Amino acid sequence: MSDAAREKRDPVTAPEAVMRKSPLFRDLTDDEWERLRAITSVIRAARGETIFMEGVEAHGFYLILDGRVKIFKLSPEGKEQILQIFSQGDHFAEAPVFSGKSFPAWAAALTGCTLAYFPAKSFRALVSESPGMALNMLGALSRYMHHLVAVVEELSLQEVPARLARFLLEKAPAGARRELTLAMTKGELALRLGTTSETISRVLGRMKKRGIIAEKSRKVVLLDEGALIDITHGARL
Amino acid sequence: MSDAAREKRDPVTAPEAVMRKSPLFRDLTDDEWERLRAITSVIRAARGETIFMEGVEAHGFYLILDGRVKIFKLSPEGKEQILQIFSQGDHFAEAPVFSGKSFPAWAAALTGCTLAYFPAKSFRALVSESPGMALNMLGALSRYMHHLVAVVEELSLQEVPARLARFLLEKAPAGARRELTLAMTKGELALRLGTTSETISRVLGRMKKRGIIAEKSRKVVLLDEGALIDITHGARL
DNA sequence: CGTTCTGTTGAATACCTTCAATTCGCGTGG
DNA sequence: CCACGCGAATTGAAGGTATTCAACAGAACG
Repeated sequence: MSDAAREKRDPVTAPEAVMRKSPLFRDLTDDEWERLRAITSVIRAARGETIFMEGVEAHGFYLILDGRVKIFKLSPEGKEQILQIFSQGDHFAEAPVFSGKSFPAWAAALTGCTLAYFPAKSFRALVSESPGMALNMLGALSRYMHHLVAVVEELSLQEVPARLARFLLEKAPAGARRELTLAMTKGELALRLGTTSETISRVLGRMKKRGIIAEKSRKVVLLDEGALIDITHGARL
Repeated sequence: MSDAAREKRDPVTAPEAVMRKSPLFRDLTDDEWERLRAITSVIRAARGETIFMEGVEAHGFYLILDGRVKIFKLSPEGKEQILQIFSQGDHFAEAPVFSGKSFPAWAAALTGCTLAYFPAKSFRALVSESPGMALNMLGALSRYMHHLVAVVEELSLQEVPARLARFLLEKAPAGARRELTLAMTKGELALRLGTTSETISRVLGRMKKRGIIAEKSRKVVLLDEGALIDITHGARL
C-alpha cells in the first residue's frame, strides 16, 4: 500500500546487515552464509496486511528487515490476544517449520514491513548440515518459550494492574530517571496484556492519581518504582 | 517416600526401552546412542517432591521413565497455574538447556517418578555433533511451543465452560461412545485450566443438568458432542 | 477545518473468586 | 464389618474485578 511505502523513509538497511546481526545467523561459515543467501527472498507487507493465517500449512519463516509485526490469536467472537510484537532483527514462525504443523496463530504487519523469507524445506536442509545454526535455532526457540511462559503467568496469575506495572518496569530502561515511550497504541497494549483499552485507561488513571507515574501522550515516567513493584506483587491499587 | 515407592509396582520398563521410543532419540546411530547412554543417569523423585524450582540455573533436562510430573508457575500469593502435565516418555526442561537461562517454572512429581537425567553441557555437545538429534530437538521444542500458544489462547480468549469443553473433547478418544477418565483430581484440572475446583464443580454440574455429559467419579461420558463444540465456540451454558 | 482514529469516562452487568459449611468417597484400624 | 478420619467434591452467599456499551473529548492527518 502506498500508505505503507510512506512509512519511515530512511534508507532501509541492507538485508545482509540485519541478517548478519541476528543471533540466529551468527558464526556462520562463508559457505553456510552463501547457501543461506541462496534461499532467501525479500518480500514487502503493507501496514495492516495479514502475513499468514492460523491453520494454514507453514511454508517457511520470516526475519524482519524493517517494520513491526504482531503475532496474535483470535477468538470465535473476534477478540484478539497479541502473543508478541516483533521488530527489526526479530524472526518469527520458525516453530511450525520444525514441528511440521500449521501456523498456530495469525501474523499481521503493524507498519509497512520488509521481510526476509526462508522456505521451510530448504531451510531445514541447511540446518541439518550446520550444527552451529541448529544450536542457534534451539537457543532462539527456547527463548521464545520463556516468553510464552511469561505470558501465561501474566494472564493467569496476575490482575491487570500487575500486568501493566510489570510491562512498564520491563520496558523502562534502567537509569536515574526511568521513563519509556509506548511503541504502540493503548489499544494494542491492551490486546498484548489480555484486556481492553478502557481498562488500561482506568488503571493508568489510578496510577497517575496516586503519583506513581506521570504520563503524557505515550510518554510514561516512573515516579515511584517501589510502588510499581508492589503492584507487580499483587498490592492493591 | 515409602508411599511413593509403593505406587504402581509393575516392573519399571527398562530405561532404554522408554528412551528408544522417544521422538527425541529416534534414528540415532549406534555411536550416538552409546554417547547418549554415557551421559544419562537415572534418578527417582517421590510423590510431591520438587524436581526443580523456578529461577535456579538449569543444569540439565529430564525424560520420564515412569510416573507423572507437573510443570507450573506460582504467583506471589501462592496460586498455582499448571502449564503442562507430563507422563512416561515425555521430556521436560529442555528449553533452559539451550537458552542458557534458568528454569522459568517449577517442576514437581505428581506420583513417584523414575527420571532419566541429561546434563546440559554434555548434551549440548552431543547435539552439536548430531544433526539428527538437533532436528528432533527442534521438532520437540516447536511442538511444545504450540502447546503453550494453545494455553495462552484458552486463558485469554475463552471462559471456563469453553476451556473445560475443549479439554473434554481433546481428551476423549474418538469413537462411537466418547468417554474419558480424568487422570487427575478436579483440583488439578482446575489449576491446569486456570480456575478453581469450585468453578469446575459448578460448570460440570450445569453440563450434567443439561444432559451434555454424564459423570461419575472421574469417569466422564460425552452425551452431546455438538453442544460441547458449541460451548467451545462461546455458546452460553 | 473536518474526518478519523485514539483515548477517556460512566453505568450496568457478567463472570469468577473467595469463604464457609456440608457432603461424599474411600482407605484404615479397631 | 463398621466406624472413623481425611482429602476431595459440592453447594450457597457475598463480593470484587473486568467487560461491555455508549457517549464524548482529543489528537493526528490530510
